Order: sequence, then C-alpha cells, then structure tokens
Amino acid sequence: MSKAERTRQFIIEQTAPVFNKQGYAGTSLNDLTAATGLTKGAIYGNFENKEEVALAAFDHNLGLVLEGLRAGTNSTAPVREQLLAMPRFYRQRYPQLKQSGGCPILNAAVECDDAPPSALLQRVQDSLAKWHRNLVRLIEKGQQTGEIKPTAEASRYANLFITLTEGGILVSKATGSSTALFTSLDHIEHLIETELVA
Amino acid sequence: MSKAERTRQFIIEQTAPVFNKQGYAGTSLNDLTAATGLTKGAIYGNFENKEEVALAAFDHNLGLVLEGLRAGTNSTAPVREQLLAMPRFYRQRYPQLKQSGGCPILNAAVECDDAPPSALLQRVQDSLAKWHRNLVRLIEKGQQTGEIKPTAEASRYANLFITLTEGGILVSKATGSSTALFTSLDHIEHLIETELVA
DNA sequence: AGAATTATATACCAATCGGTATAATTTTGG
DNA sequence: CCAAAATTATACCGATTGGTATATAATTCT
Repeated sequence: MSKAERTRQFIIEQTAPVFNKQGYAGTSLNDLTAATGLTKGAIYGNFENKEEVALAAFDHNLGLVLEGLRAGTNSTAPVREQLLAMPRFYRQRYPQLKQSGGCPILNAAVECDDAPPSALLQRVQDSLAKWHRNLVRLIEKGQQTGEIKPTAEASRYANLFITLTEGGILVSKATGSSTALFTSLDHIEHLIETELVA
Repeated sequence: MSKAERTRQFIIEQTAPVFNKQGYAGTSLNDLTAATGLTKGAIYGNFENKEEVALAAFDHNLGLVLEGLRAGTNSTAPVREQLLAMPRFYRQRYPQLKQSGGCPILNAAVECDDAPPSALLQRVQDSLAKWHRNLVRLIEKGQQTGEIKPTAEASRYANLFITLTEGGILVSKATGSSTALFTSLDHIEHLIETELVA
C-alpha cells in the first residue's frame, strides 16, 4: 500500500463522519483540512475535487453499516434469524451510528432528493433498491423453504422494515431519545414473529 | 396590513419551498432574491438576517401541513375517524407535499440534528413532541369513551405512526415512487383498525 | 398635495468558498 | 545513499457568501 493510498484512506476515514453530520455540500474544504490535519495540497493530490471525497466518504459510511449488518447475519441460519438480525443490529449499534452522524442513506437522501440527479442521489437510490431487494429475496427464500408464511407479501414487508428503521433513526436522532427507534425495531420484530414466521 | 407586512409575507411564501428543498443553510441570499424578485435591501429591511427568514419559512411550511391535517379532522368526530384522517391526508396530499420539498420537520431535523442546539432544532423537537402528544391524547380519549381498546399503549402507537409517516415520506421522496409511503399509510390504517379500534 | 416616514435598490465590505500553480518535502527504486 | 518520482505545503485565484451603509423611491399621514 503506497503512501498516497494510505493517506487517501486516512482522509476518507477522518472526513466520513464529518460529511455524515454536516452534509456533503455543508462540509467545506476547511472542515476537511481540520479533520485530517492535512492541507489542501494533500487532499487535492489524492482526490480530483470535493465531490470525489464526499462520494468516497458516503461509500465508507455505508460500508460500515453494511459490514455491521453482515457481521450479525449468517446466510446459512434460519430465515427468521436472518430477518431478526437487522433490528438487533440497529438496537445494539445505534449509539455508534448516532455518534458518526446517523444513517448515511437517510442523510444523503434528504440532502439531494430535491436537487438535480447526482452521483450521490444515484448511490442513495441504489442502496435503497438493494436493501429492499435483499429483504424480498430473504423473505421469498423463507417461503420456498416453508419458514415464512406463503401468503405474506414480501415487497410490502421489505418496505415496512426500511421505513420503520429509517423513520425510527430520524425521530430518535432529532428528539435525542432512542425510544422512537426502539419502538420501531420492536414492531419489526413483532411483524416478523407474528405475520411472517410460519 | 402595511406594505412591509405584505412584502414580509410575500418573501416568506416565495422562499419557503426553496428553503425546504435546498435546506436552510444551503439556501443563499441570491436564492432568496431570485425566488422573490426583490433585492437584498428589501429582504434585510423586513428581516434581521437570513436565519430569521429561514425560521419564518419553516413555520410557514409546517403551518401548511398542520392546516391541511386540521382541515381533514373534526374534533367531534369518532376517534377512529380522527386517527384515520392522518394517513388519509398524507395519501391525498403527498404530491403537493413532495412538490414543496417534502416534510419540513424531516428536512430540518436531518439538517440540524448533529449541529449545536439552534432555534431550528428547537422547533423540530417541539413539533415532534406536539405531534406525539396530540396522538397520545387522541388515543387516550378514545380509551375513555370506549372507542379504543383499553390495553393499547398510546405512546407506542403514536411513535409508530410518526416514524412510519416520516420514514415513508423519506423513502418515497428518495426513490421517486410513492409506494413506500402508501405502504406505510396502509399499515397505519391497518394498525388503527385491528389493534386500536375496540 | 406635500412633508415626513417608510421601504426598496445599489454599491460595497470582509470572509470564505472550491480550486490551482508551484515550491518544498518526502518517499521510492536502483 | 542518491537521484528521480511522487507527495504535501504554501500562496494565490476569481467567485460567492452573509451583511451593511447609503442613496433612491414609494408610501403614509396631516
């Protein structure tokens, strides 16, 4: 790993939480130099422009969440367990997630969902689509193996799980109380147990 | 109504959707003059600074939502009807809401929930607390009159309704499809009918 | 109507924005 | 260890930021 590659990674790691908290447009080059202790020269030597740092930071922030989600899941485990891993992850890791600025998809979505199409918006849409697809696939897999009720509409539950999670994070971050998120996560678990599991 | 009062109102109305779409920090004085056709002099003659315009715009945006919500509700109607008025409102008015930038609480919350306490954050927290309180009061009122199951935890359902609504708006705005919101609203109605109404 | 007042436009301010050219420094390969 | 290459620091650029002082224009009240 060359020096440049290391500093590039260093810049991403140090600025990612700043971007997530202050927004991608709301973070200035001064913020980046302050967060890294480097100068503009070092940053522009490793990135073409601010947007490229922002996109790399988003990918990093999203990667941290996905990594945590994947760590709590075992693709050979029962579908019920795999589904329950999601609310369990957010319950356990909400303090860290909150500390690093909350859900990167949520933050980026609000920032660019009224702006002209951008690389960031594309990433947000891709992430949400992938999240939804994974949930649908998991539920349908459970239906094939008889673990999940065959009448359950997979897409509907996928939507509910995503909106409950994002809505819970939003309200909890805003109010400063984890109650809203935990209530949402409880409800997700309740839906899994009472309406999905056969 | 004096000339100044009229232009003040004009400025608020014209800039409110811009603030809601671009964010309160993300909207520049140039955006304000472009949206109003006025000059800086006119704006600073009626507002002390940009923040005061932003706060007035937030109040206006929130007022529009609350007004629409109230219009669909009749405080003498059965509690079931009053509860159902909320999802019904969002279903009917989502196109307009989307056009004007989406939920002002959601947008403002994301913008300032990681920043030091501000007047805007205070408004966000007050709005969420009031929304929650109103829902709790309504549900408990229904329990007193026997319209709502006495075992239902009012606070829990209030949280679920808020997170489902906000999460649904978020995902629908980001994906460009109203499906996520409508699924959430369906679920709210389903919860009202099957778990709240006695 | 005309004077006093109020409201809007214009021109400017320092500070900060993202970005670049170049110089100084450090890393790398022989 | 030294020279070539790559990396980082410094100094600067024009444009834009929020805000202000003042001049001009419109309103208001007697």
